[in-house]
Amino acid sequence: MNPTTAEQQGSHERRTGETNAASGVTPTAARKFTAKGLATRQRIIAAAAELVFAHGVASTGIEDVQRRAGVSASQLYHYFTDKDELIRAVIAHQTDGILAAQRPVLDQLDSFPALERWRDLLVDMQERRHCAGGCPIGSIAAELAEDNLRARADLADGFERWEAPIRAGLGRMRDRGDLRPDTDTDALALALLVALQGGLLLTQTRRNTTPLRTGLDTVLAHIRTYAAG
Amino acid sequence: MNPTTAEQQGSHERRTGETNAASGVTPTAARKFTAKGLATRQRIIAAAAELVFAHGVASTGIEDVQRRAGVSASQLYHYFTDKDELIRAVIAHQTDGILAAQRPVLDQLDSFPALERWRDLLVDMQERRHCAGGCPIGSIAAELAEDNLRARADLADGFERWEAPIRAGLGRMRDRGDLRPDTDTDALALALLVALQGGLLLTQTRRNTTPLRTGLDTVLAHIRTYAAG
DNA sequence: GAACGATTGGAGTGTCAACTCCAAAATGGA
DNA sequence: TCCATTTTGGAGTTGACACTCCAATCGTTC
Repeated sequence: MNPTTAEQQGSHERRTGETNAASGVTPTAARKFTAKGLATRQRIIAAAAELVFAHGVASTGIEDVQRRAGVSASQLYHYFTDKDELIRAVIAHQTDGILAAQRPVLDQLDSFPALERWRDLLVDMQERRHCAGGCPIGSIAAELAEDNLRARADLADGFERWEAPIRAGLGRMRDRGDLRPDTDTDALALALLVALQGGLLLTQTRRNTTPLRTGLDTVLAHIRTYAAG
Repeated sequence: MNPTTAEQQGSHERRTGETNAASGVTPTAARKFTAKGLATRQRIIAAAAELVFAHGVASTGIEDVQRRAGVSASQLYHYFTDKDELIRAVIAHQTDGILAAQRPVLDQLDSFPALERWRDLLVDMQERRHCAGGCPIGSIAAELAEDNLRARADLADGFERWEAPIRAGLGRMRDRGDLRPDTDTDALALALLVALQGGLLLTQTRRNTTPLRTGLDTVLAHIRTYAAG
């Protein structure tokens, strides 16, 4: 997992020399994979993502991923140099999934009703899965942020991709005059993401959506105090 | 780690039969340990706590703990039946540590200046450790909540022990008349803990205290809108 | 001071998981 | 059809790590 740094210590992963993946996770400009190959690659990522979501990174074995994806070891290592690269692909995949699951609401967060719909969507999602699982990237962040520099950067990017549309929506509300001109919409957007992450963690631990709902509602209520007029 | 359930699957831990630890983590009513023994036990817990804080549960090996605590394998297994029990002791230890580090402020959260002092304390703590480490129990929660029933219960308790004094402080503010009588102080207390957890996670990932500060400030600002008269 | 239990030392043991390797099959372009 | 390249199969290697075991001390009590 940590090719360059000597950060992780009690881990199982073997230390291969520097991964070539300075290029990034997605095979930039197609790295000689056929359509079939890319499909297999996607299947591996999806399987890994499910397992990581359910059990965390450390508890997800390569063999588990193989079984779930229906591929052999050589296939997996044909598409990913090591577990670390696979996990980074999972992070990107999960970020895409989060944004996709919240679209189109997420891109229209520029009214109070929309913000409430979004809150309901998030709470309902957790309700449906009985509070299991936490945040698909938040959980990974808590596990890897400290010991895996690359993963942390990817995760920070993921959070940013999540925060951006929230920020944009609140910004539009202010520009349009729904919020007072002096409203710090960037701070409010960040506060929403913070409440979301903390809410998901506590909701997962307590198996109860109250923390998520209360956290989001509190910030939403605060945003309403900036309503113009 | 998971003696009873078959939850964790890709793990390394061996499956011994049911742990006897229905008794709980702390040796209830002294389980025939001398003072010296208890000291050794504490040394093990402290060492494990540091390693878990720095690298997470899965990446913390029993041998690492041995080295750091300066004990042999037989000693460690003399005081803990397995890694799971050790980790549960770590959770309790970290919860105690959190409360101790925030006392006495935490027990006097019944005025706006006190709330601000608390916010500063939390932000300064993260600043001092350069945003490394996240929350001592929050990180563990994200890692174990899904796969370890016992740990999740302990962690929920830990969060509750944290939330209680916040709740109490805000309640006193309302009773005293600092906050309007209809203020839902329980919800606000929960929102503070949520903001704290989310803030710590994002602060850890971004290596920047802005999320923590912004999250807490937003909830504090909202609490101020309930100020009476 | 002897006996008993608590504490400690440290060399094992068995299992598991990340990763490797070689060669076979499929694929696709000419 | 032929050749190069990609894709796949699966057995094997290496090391790590949770946990065990037996015996040696230390400490306390009577």
